Amino acid sequence: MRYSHQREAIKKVVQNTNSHPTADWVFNQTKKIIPNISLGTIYRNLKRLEEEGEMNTIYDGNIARYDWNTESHDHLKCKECGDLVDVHLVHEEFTSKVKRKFKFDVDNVEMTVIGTCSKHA
Amino acid sequence: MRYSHQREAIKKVVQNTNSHPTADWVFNQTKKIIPNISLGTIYRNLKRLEEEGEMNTIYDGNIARYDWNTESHDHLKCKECGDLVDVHLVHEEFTSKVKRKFKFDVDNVEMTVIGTCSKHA
DNA sequence: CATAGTAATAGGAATCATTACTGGTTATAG
DNA sequence: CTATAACCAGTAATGATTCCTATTACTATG
Repeated sequence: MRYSHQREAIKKVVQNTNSHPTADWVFNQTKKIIPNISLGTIYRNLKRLEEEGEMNTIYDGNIARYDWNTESHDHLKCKECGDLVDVHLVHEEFTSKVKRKFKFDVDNVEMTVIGTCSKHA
Repeated sequence: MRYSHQREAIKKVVQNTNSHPTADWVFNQTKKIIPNISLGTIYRNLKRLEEEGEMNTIYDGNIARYDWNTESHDHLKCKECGDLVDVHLVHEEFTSKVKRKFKFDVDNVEMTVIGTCSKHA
């Protein structure tokens, strides 16, 4: 893959936030660096960066969010504030259990726990 | 909520499949019963049926699927055939662990295990 | 350095899922 | 039976994402 100044900017934008930004948010932030960047470029490069293993896509309802944290992890989603927090819940043990029990070869586990965070209890 | 012949039909369609249909699939099936039903009616009633606790919405990538199985359960998704299979993996014990560890009040756990099913290994 | 070939981009149109609006229809309480 | 709020069909609008095309930038080589 050839270097591109746009892709570097997009990568930096995503990696410099702890939120899980949408394509639109990334677009607006990246525009501050490259004012005439286009939304198509954002989508194309986010997809490429995911393919390269530089980030993950997670789906929050029916919109895509991007996550620079590529280690296997899960999310807590507060229904009050909408916050999405990274946590580690699923373990190796669990994966092998699924494999045994259902004869299912596990690549990845997507887990989102929905509820109320301590700030909004 | 007032009775409606359309809503009854939609409910039956969803409850008579073990797949996890999209709104569009439900639309096409329901058209066989009520040929001039409109897509808006499908969406409106699927939402209402969910609010009534008659079914659940699950998100498969960025499209919604509807699931008549309202008991807490998880999904195995085969990346080869796209099949989504119901399984029970998350237990009470897990929920209370999350509550303790993160002070997070759990409503619901959405878990999808992505991999390869036994037919496509 | 000139140039040809390839890869990437901007900008906008197109698509897909979903929601909102409008004016007509229907279930049902009184 | 009638009034009326809830419902519907049809269609327009929206929001997220992808696709298309002309243009630009990088790279290797004669």
